[in-house]
Amino acid sequence: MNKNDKKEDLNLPDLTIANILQTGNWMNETFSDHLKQFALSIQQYQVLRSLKKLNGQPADLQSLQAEMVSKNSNTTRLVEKLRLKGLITRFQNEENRRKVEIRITEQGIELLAEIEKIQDQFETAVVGNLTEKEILILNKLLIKIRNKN
Amino acid sequence: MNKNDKKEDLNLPDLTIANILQTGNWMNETFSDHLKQFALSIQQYQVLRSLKKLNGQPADLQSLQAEMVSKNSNTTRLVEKLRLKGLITRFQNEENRRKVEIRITEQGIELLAEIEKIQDQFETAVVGNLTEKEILILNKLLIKIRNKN
DNA sequence: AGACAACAAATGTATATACAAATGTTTTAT
DNA sequence: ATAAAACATTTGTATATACATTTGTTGTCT
Repeated sequence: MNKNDKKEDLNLPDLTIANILQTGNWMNETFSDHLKQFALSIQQYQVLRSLKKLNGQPADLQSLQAEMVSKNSNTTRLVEKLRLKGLITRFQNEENRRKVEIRITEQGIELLAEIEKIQDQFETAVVGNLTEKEILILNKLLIKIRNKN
Repeated sequence: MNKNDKKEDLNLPDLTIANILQTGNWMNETFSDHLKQFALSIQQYQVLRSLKKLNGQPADLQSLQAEMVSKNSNTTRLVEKLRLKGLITRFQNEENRRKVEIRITEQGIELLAEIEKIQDQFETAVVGNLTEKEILILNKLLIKIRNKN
């Protein structure tokens, strides 16, 4: 017998919320585990990728924060940790000294490249049991939920 | 111009993982905010619901942990917080004194009832922009991802 | 019975996160 | 020019979480 057969679990929106929470959390754990071999957290990885996309242009803390999965974290301390690892640089912006200029280093770019090498096999392991069509639908629905709210 | 037009974002599995992460996280924040008026965290809410479903039967820490969204949290301390709020009771199991018997109190049941009263409107606000059919598909796909892995 | 493994929960500790308040800087208004 | 407001980041603090270790209890083997 499946536990979903119980009456109170048949409320569809309720189930959906729980389902998104569970799958989201499961994905978090799975992806964190995957990044652990590189000693990176998800947030740190996200910051590195954002910086790489800028192609040498600097980012400030606000723009980084906006791109992270969880927007409430303490970006100052996170960036400082990346700096200590030598993956980014951090200077005060001389035009507006309230701001800070953050750039990825060569070492950071190399780390990302190394991660990308085994990223494909991780990704297909995670969503490889869905067809291309299912993946498209899933993405559409997930975006639809967030955007309308 | 949409940022997804960039070439590196068109990797479909990659997008899906990011999408699940983001939507899961967004749901977490949204639901946490919703529960904040009742001074409950998601995990605490989940524990209360699990206990209520047992209809007076006790749960031990292990079974509670298995039902929580994040399975790695420290259930001992979480349960103690619920106990201090008077929402649950906690006794040593006399048959097996390694185990602990956790039950929801009347006060806990009342709090859940109060939450349920406004739960429907929250849920339709969150997933109300999806059709019934879309909700079914979404649930199926989310489950499929987790189960295969 | 006594020693040892297995079990369930609790504790210690280091790290992460949320939230509020403080700091340093620039802009605006008078 | 000065004071006040707005801005960007930093710091403080309380709480949460992950992970490893410890404690107390039960089961097993000799």
